[in-house]
Amino acid sequence: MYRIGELAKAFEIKSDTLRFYEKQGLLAPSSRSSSGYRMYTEQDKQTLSFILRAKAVGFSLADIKSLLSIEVDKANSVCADVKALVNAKLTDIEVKMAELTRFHISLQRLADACCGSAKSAEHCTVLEALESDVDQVRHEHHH
Amino acid sequence: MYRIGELAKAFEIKSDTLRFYEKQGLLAPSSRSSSGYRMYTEQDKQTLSFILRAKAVGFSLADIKSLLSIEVDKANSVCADVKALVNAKLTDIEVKMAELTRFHISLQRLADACCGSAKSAEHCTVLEALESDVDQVRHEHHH
DNA sequence: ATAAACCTTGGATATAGGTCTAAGGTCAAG
DNA sequence: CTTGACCTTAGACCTATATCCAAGGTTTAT
Repeated sequence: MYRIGELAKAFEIKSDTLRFYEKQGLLAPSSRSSSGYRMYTEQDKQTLSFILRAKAVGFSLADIKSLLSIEVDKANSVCADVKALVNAKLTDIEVKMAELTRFHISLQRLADACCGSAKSAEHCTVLEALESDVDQVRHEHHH
Repeated sequence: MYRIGELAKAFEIKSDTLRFYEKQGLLAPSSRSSSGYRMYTEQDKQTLSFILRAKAVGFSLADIKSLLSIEVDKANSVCADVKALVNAKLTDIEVKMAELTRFHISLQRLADACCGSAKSAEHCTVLEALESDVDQVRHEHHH
């Protein structure tokens, strides 16, 4: 069992953030101590880990809540519903990854065009990388 | 040359957003009409495309500004500086992609464990997927 | 030549996601 | 048995990223 400050420290967030997540319906401590302190279990800790990882990959707290609600409602959920929700999130992730890949290619092209030495950056600009990218997009559209 | 509303419509954003980006130092129109209208060039349009793509992959406006500043300062920049900045952003992207991949694997495991039929979701919960994930992480740490 | 649809500026409002403050209760160490 | 680190609540405040509004000037279509 962890007190709020311990759990916060373990994940390098503020206690306030945990209280905020609780108010948002994302993560409530499994119990309270006799003096009213929030007491978090190992499972709560895992849920928090999930929340933070999901946030890190760009999901909103609302998205995360909907994923976690599977857990809360599991007796009332049916597999098909769960699967549909999860598959939707998987598609979101795939879209994000495709965008990241495209952006990575653009920046990589910029880095490659760049001399890397102490000469002027006259010919290594974001705009030049973008221009080639636009060309590439046009090219793709042609077939 | 595009007027603000034309450019906004082309990217499905509001004119307000373009004025906002200008105030933030991200994108100023290349010129103004005699009556003071913002006039955007093809290059401005490309810069906007860059801004929106960068935003879509999770960069903040501040991050994007630092990338664009390469362009503005290019006469005063040296390739090495540009390359270092771009490489830092490339690393950011690689980290994001690794996180997305890991998250995708977790959710995929959940979807796979899920029957997909109209039975109770008793055994397809985010937490169960997480538990296996934690095990996997522990496993990785062991070698 | 006038309405619709633009544009201008400056400032108010909104939403997400926290972060901090005030006023006070609890707990472990010296 | 007090000091300092923790905890409680309610609510104010903050940053990022827009979006909207007011009051007025300009352009385009009819």
